[in-house]
Amino acid sequence: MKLSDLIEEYIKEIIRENDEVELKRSDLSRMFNCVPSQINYVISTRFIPEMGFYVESRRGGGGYIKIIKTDLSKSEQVANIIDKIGNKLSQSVIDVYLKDFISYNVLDEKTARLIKIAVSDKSLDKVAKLDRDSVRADIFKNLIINLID
Amino acid sequence: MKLSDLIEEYIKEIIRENDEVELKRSDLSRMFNCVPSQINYVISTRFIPEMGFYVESRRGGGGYIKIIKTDLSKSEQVANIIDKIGNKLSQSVIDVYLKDFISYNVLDEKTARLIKIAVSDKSLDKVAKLDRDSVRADIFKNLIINLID
DNA sequence: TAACTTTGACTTTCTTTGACTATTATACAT
DNA sequence: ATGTATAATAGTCAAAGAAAGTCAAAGTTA
Repeated sequence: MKLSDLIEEYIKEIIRENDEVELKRSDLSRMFNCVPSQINYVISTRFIPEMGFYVESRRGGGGYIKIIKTDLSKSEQVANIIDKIGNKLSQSVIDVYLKDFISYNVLDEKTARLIKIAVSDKSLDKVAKLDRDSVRADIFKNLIINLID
Repeated sequence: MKLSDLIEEYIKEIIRENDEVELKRSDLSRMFNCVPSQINYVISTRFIPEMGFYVESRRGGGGYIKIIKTDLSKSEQVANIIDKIGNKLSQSVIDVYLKDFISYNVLDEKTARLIKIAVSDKSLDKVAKLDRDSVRADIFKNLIINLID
């Protein structure tokens, strides 16, 4: 078994019990006897939003990496949509999604509005036009994953 | 937990009850077993004027540091912040804002979490690093203008 | 060979520490 | 009362420390 798989297993085991882990990258790398950046590798290949994980971290003294697992049953409702979402999304396509989500009670209107604002052209004004749809998709995915509570 | 976080918590706890604290820097540093200037660090990174904290102090015998939470209405707070936010915002400064919004009931936790996600480096991965803080600021401003009533 | 893993040098971010500076109050001498 | 020294505070700033992130080269495996 590959090291990365072991590390993945280990983290998932903890998440299975708590829905959330706060890790110290350095502890983990010591524990598994690997370079610290291997932890980043594992996280970036296995704990991605498409799989229902949200990751946040902080550097500096007392830094950490936090991985949060969103509820699977509900996230499966959106899973196929997320799945079909490519890596680009226009405003109008997002509107369609949002309407759908509302009508299936996956999210409420206020939240939909928040998402709409967050990914609007107005918010993304400074992002080069060519990149906008992919930034939009990233924000959208991360948000959707986390909404499902 | 980081020392700075503990100190922040301690101070905020008192303010929550009184809207105002008068501290002795030297007492605090003794209490938390740190150098005095750490107190300045905490204050300057966590009790920022944009959030409605007003800090005043005095040196010399009987010196003190007084932190006052001005009681602004939601809309005043928002206006205040929008006004003072430059056109760039780091993740960590946003964290400070959000924490305070929550503790003063300007936002609920869920909304704050979503905002945090929307402006996280994860979501903005595709935005050139140099531009991230300004895109972040745009999204953040748009969201709070539109979400707070 | 193409995709995936492992490694390590280098970067960035945030925190802690300490040496030095500035201000204020108080006691003391005139 | 007036000025002066001293002690008691707080402020500043830069260096050191403590994490985590990035990226590309080297190694493995299907």
